[in-house]
Order: sequence, then C-alpha cells, then structure tokens
Amino acid sequence: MKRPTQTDVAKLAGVSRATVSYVINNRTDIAITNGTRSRVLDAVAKLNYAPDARAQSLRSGGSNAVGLLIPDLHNPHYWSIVQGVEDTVRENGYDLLLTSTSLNPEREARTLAGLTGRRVDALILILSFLEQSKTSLTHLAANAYPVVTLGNASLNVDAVVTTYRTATAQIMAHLLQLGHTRIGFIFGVGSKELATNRMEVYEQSLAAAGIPIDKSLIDYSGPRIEDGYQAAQRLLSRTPRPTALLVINDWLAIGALRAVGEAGLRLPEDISVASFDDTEMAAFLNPPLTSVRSNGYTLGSEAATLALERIRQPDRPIRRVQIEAELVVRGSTGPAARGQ
Amino acid sequence: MKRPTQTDVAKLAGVSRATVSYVINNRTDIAITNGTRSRVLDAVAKLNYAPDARAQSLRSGGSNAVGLLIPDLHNPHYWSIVQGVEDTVRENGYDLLLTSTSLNPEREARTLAGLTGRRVDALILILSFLEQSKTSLTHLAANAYPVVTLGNASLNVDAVVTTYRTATAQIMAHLLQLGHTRIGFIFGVGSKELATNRMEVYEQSLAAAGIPIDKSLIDYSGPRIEDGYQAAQRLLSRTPRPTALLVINDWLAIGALRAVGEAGLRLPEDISVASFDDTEMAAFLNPPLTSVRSNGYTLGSEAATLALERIRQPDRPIRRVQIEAELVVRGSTGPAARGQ
DNA sequence: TTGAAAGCGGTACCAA
DNA sequence: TTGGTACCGCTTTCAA
Repeated sequence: MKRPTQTDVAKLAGVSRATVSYVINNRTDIAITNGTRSRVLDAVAKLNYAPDARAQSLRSGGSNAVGLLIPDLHNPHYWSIVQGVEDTVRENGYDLLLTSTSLNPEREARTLAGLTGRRVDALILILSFLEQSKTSLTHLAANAYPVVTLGNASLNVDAVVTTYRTATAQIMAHLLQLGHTRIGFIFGVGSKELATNRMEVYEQSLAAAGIPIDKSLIDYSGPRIEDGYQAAQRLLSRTPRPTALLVINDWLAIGALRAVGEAGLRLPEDISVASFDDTEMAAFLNPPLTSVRSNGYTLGSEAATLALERIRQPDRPIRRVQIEAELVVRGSTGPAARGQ
Repeated sequence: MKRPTQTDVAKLAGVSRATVSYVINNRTDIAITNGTRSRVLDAVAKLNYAPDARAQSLRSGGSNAVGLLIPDLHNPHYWSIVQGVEDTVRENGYDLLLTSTSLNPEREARTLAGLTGRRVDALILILSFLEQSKTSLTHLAANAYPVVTLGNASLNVDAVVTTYRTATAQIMAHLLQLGHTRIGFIFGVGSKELATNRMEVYEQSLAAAGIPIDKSLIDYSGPRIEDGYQAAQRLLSRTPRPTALLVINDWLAIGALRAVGEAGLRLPEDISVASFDDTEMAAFLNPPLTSVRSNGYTLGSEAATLALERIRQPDRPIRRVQIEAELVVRGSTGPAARGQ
C-alpha cells in the first residue's frame, strides 16, 4: 500500500487536485465554499494524507528547512549551539535538519553533500576539515546560496565566530597571577587549526611572563572524556608536576578532574583546572569549574539569524558576527601550591 | 543565479539529460563511451553540479534517508543513541535526518510531521508525547511504512526497549542491603509514563523490605542539570535526611552531586547517589557514579537495524528487541551512615 | 468558485 | 551507445 497523494484526496472528495492544494494551504486569496473545504478536509483525515514535502519543495523552490552540520555529538558545547539554531529557526517557521560528522573527514564530506543535495534553504556549518569542502562551498556561495560558517571566518561567506584571544589572555593572566608557572594544556580538538589562536595566546602569555615554553606540558589528545583523562594523567606525571591544567573544553575537563582526583590531589589547593566553553555542567562540577564562556546558544542563534536574513536578501553584503568569550572564575582555580 | 540542473550539464556537455543521469549514477548496465563520460564529468565539475535529492527521491521512490527524533539534546543518553543509529545507518548507505523536540509536545508533532513529509525511508522515534501522534503513526505503519519506536512498545510497530525492571530491582536491593532506608528519588522525565516501571519497582522494593513509602522523598523535577540540583536540595532538606539518592539519569545526577557537595556531605560516607543510563561521563565523575547501564549505543544500532530490515521487507512480522539494563556499581554508593 | 494543464529536476523505458 | 519523453506529487497560472 502506498501513501495517499493529492489525487487520492481529490478523488475521494470529488474535487480537482488544485482545490485540494488550496484547502491544504489555507489560501485566503482563493475563495472556497465551506462545503468543498470540509469535504476535502474529511478526505484528508480519512486517508491520513500529508503532502509530500519533496514535491512541494521541488515545485515551489524553497524547502523550508535549514541544514546544520556539527562535528561531534559528544561535546556539550555543540548542543547549546544546536539549541540556539533550532529555536531561532523554528520560530521563523523553518525545519532544522541536523547532522553530525563524528569528526570524520569522509563523513563530513558526505553529510555536507547530503544537506546540499536536499536543497535546504540555508546551510549552517561547523566545519572541522575545511580544506576539502572549500571549493564547492565557495561555488555555492558565489551563486548566492546561503551558507553560514560557525567558528571560522576563512570562507567568503557569512560567519559567526567566538573571539578567544582576550579571554584566553585573561585566563592565563589569572593563572599566572595565582603563581602558576607550570601550566599544562590539554588540547583535544578535531582539527588543530580550529583553536590555534588559543594556543598562540597560551604561548605568548607564558613568554611575556618570562616563562619558557615546555612542550612536554602541551598534550594533544582526542575528543572523548577518556582522552582528557589520559592526557591529564600524562601531564600529572611530568616532573615537576604542573600546578595548573588548562583544558580545551569542559567535556575533556571532566576526564581531567577525574585524573586529578585519582592522583589524590585536591582542587584547588594542590592543583588548578580551568577550561573552555563554560557549558551548562561547568558550574555544577565539583568544584565548579573556572571556564571561558563561549556562549553556544548565542552563537547558534546568531548563525541562524544570519542564515535567515540571507534567505530573504540573497545579495546583501557578507556579515561577520563576533562574540567575545568571557572568563568565568569559579572554585577550580586557586593559588599555586608552594614548592612541592 | 540558480543552482545548475541536469539540463545545464547536458547542454554544456552536448549530450542528452538521460546520458548525464547515466554517468552521474555510474550505471554499469548502460555502456557509455569514455569520451562522453569525461565530457559529462567535466561539465559537472565546471558547473559544480550536484543532483537535486528531492527530485531524485520523488522519481525513484526512496529518499535514502532515515529520520530520527529524540526528545532532548541535553541528555547525554540520547547522544549515544544517536551515535548508534547514525553509525549503523551510514554503514548501510543511508543519510540520517536528526531532529530534537526539546520536550515540547507541539514541537514533537511538528518535527514528526516534518520528517514524514520529507518521506524518509524509515522513522526511528523516541516519543515523549505518544498520545498525540498515535493515530497518524498507526496509519503509517498500517501502510507498511517503516516506523521503529525506541523506549516504548505500545504502538503496533517494531520497537526496541530497555527493560529496567531487573536492574532497578538490583539497584534498590544494592541500596537496601547497604542499610539505606530513606532513599530519595529524583524523577525528572519528559513524560511520566516513560519511566513508570522504574517508579513501580522503586515502590515495590521498598514495600517488600517493609519500608513505608514516603512521598516526600519522590521529587518530580525538570530535565536540566539545574533541576536535578534543586531537586536534590529539596530532598536533602527533608528530616530525617535521606541517606541515598536515586536519580533518573546521569545528567540530573551531576546537579545532585553538586547539591550534595554544597551541603558538605561526603560521598559515599555521608550519602549515596546512584543513577540511570551510565553514560560516558558516569565513570569519570567524582566519585565515579553507580549507575544502571542502558547502553544507548546498542539501543540506537538495534533500532536502526530494525528500520533497515523493514525497509527491505516491508511485510515481515513486527519485531521487538529488548535490551536488559545492568547495574554498574561504582564509588558513589556505600553503607548508610549510622544515626545522623 | 473550481478545474485543466504546465512544469519543478530528476529516472528509466523505448527507440534510434 | 545515446536521445526522446512520460511521469513522480505538488503549485500555480489561466479559463471556464
């Protein structure tokens, strides 16, 4: 048995297909007798008819959906972004098509192709492997296809980015001022370029404070909690032990906190831990985590706004939205332990 | 400027639309000269042509995608489910269309309509507000449209469910055996019916142990960390104070752990905390959380398997997959504190 | 107030 | 080996 079509409804109601279309879409510019209308609606209900969005969209141009691509479902930072996009997009009557790429370049390419193939009305992208999609996205954008990149502004399209420089400098200043000189950095990101500026500021801040950079304190890890845990274990085994750990995101910080706990160290007396993102959980960890807030929800809703604006005005000049990250100091950071 | 169509490619390559289609789809049953093929491919590259999935799917029936609907992005349990679905589905060459409903009945209805309207080849649903969609889903299923429900088997469709009864009985036995008699229950779920059996077992276990049920120890909270935090605060202020807290999921447990910490209580010496789901983070919290593992990844991949099977055999009898939850005891539970 | 028919961008059959 | 064309389900003029 197949799903009912407009024709089935028309037949059952004894009207033409056009009339069905008018009724379904509540076209106020076209006058329909109440009798006709209710005959159609009855038929719709009886058949459980729902219009085929593919056909609708094929015929009328728009798909009434925006596509969102995120790198990794496991990182809570991304859910807030998704939430921000979703709320904004739905408020404006659009559907959201969400895909994640599991930090896998091949999957990123495929899901991106899937999204563009479905002809969503706009694309919001958090790309981890930019190079591979660059030309095709540029092409799209050149044809006035709405594309918004999030967290990256190297493409010639609308973009919203978090600027981490100031806040990273602040967190480093915060740690340095507390007397920390050996600051481990857990740097677990999908693609290194995405967070280079944070790495730069880390190194610059140390240099400015006259502290030589110890490469053995920088640990490149994977994106899972377990990776953060192991990275922290490695860093804690350095001698002399670092007195502070800076973690690239809250999710990995959970693993780091665990390693710290297992090592029998107290926070913040024996060691300080700080991270990035300030996701919902940061304030609720034990102790509450000092974190650099990047405000995913706002990022998401700004990106969605840019996308929706461009759908309406395909030719308006490219816009860039910057959102400044801000340091939130909580209980996980404190004065450096004296000579251990 | 519009996106290029098959016709544009055909014109540029000097061939017919049919030929373009053959080349694009790598049809081995149709012989194409190498010269023609490369002319077409050149044109495709030059125009950055990508076929319109709506049109393809309209014509050929299948959309090559399965839709997944989850209630809440914030609960990590769901991401593992998503991951399981996504991996399985992509391995089989399908795209995944993911939507979340933010535990909002209206949104659930809308997103569900969006998914069915797009004529995905199968629907995998974690419904929170079942009643409202029941008739339309039944209709769909009656027409051999592949629908799989997850976490609920009350619809007459394929389903995969976690059976919590045994494991809930085990966690209760575990707590009772440790001497806990006042066991608070933080019950923050989207829709209460979804977890009634866990509530039943909670009450039955207490009754069987001869412990009267104190309704003031059951706290119905919302789904956010903050809700879990506040619920725990309320429970901790009861007199006598509960010596153990059972939390409906790991996410809320984070909030509960925070409340416990702020109250100056030690885990597990002063109070025990246990929860459900055993998501990735449970083992990494401080202390590691005793949790009932529901194995989201397996749930997801089983659901996807059911869906894919039904796509292939629309008429095979309905299947139900049960996955038994299992208790994982960790450091957050211990003997009840003596007379406080 | 309603109906007939063209066309959105593909696929697949039948002819050439 | 390639091209012509009907048709997937819908929207939207244009006529009736």
